[in-house]
Amino acid sequence: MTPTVPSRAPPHQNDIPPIENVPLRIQVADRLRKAILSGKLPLGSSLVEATLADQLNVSRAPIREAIQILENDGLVETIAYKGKRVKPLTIREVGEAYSLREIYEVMAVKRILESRIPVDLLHQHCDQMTAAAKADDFEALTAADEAFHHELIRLADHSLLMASWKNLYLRIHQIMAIRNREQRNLTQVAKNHPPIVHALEANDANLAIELITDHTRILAALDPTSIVKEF
Amino acid sequence: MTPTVPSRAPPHQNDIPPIENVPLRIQVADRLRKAILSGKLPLGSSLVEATLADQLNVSRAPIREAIQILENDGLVETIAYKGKRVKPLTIREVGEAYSLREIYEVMAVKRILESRIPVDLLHQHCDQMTAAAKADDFEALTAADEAFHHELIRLADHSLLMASWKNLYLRIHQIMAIRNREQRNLTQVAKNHPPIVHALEANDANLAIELITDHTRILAALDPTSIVKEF
DNA sequence: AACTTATGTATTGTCGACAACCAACAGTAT
DNA sequence: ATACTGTTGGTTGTCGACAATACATAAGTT
Repeated sequence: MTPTVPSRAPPHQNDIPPIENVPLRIQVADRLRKAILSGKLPLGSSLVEATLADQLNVSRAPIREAIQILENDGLVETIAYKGKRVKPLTIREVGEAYSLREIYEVMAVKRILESRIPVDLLHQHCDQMTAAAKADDFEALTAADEAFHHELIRLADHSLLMASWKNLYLRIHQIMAIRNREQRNLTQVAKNHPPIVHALEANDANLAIELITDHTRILAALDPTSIVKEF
Repeated sequence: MTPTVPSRAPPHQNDIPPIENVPLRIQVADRLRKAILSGKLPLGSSLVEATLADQLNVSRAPIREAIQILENDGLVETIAYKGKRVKPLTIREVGEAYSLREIYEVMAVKRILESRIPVDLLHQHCDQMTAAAKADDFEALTAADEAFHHELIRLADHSLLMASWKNLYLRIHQIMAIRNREQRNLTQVAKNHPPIVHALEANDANLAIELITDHTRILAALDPTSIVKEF
């Protein structure tokens, strides 16, 4: 009876340990980030520590740390002794964000082609996009789009690239949330992705890079003026 | 009238109104960053808030915030309720850092060529490198090298790229400080740069990109094992 | 009226103390 | 000996109060 059960006795076997103890600053940061990305906190809104602390029923310390996290995300800026606010976007920054995204994704494509890793996982996201486009579901399409590109970067197997891309994508996300939705042709967006997957599978480097570049540039070319306001 | 002047004298008058108005967290962060980059705080060193607060004669709050800044710089990592330490480097991360640097610098070169902006400013850094190499001054060469690449990125006129490059270069700097100095041929490093400037001035895109790529890859190819230790 | 000087107000910056938490150790019963 | 169970030491997490700062505004002066 093999009493010698491997008995992998890790330091502690909590059968019911999944209750994670998330620090307040993380919870607050997540909440604020969501509020900013959803537009609930518009660009330029001022964030007052005391007010937020009162609203969220915590002290100012975790609020401060949460805001610092968002500052590192590039979503908030602080002016010493004056105030903190949701960082406004300039037209220039929008363009810059997309041009950086382009080189990240091109790098990912190159690495994927070199490593010859299979890219099957991308198909399902394409399918989801197609379905979302058919249903005219903007939210679902956006989510599937992000999942596709996230998976693309993940396949590149490069942790620093992933970290940089994630950080950048926060702004892209913000930009897309603000843009007038009518500007995007949902069907077109969905149709853009499968050729990329096919080029990867065919190991056609030139085509894959060209497609991913075009894809990014099309998004960048959308009218950015709707994003910028006066501050 | 109202001789009832509140009398409330100003809370306090500093007869020595110093000009420095820098928040403590910034001073602390700068100091710690310097200590880490110089190797005074080796990889894996644990950072205890209370200890640092005691040593630097400030409370834990600014220490915490400073450490958070360094965490965003990627120099420190926190393990909840356990401790904070200088983030160790893996061989893999070293390679990743250089490969990212490559695409940043290639992007900068491309933008400079497209904008046809003059690159005269790069010459002086080349001269400084040559002089430093001749004098066998490692510190000066490193500084001039950083100044050269910083200027290159600046000429690309892309604020997000600059921010990303700066953040990445912190790690590069760390890596270079740790590497055995004998591994670098000072004269060779100095000689690598002028051709890049010439290619830019000649508007030779292919050559410029090839040179900057090679330059980065040579650095990346140095033996990384000297960096990694056990943790 | 124009200019300078106080002073009030809103906000961030810093502090010291206490609570929560984890890891390792010691002690006890089996 | 082995497994379980306090307990303790060290570290981060959170809190409420006070100090410092900048800006706007009112008061006073010429």
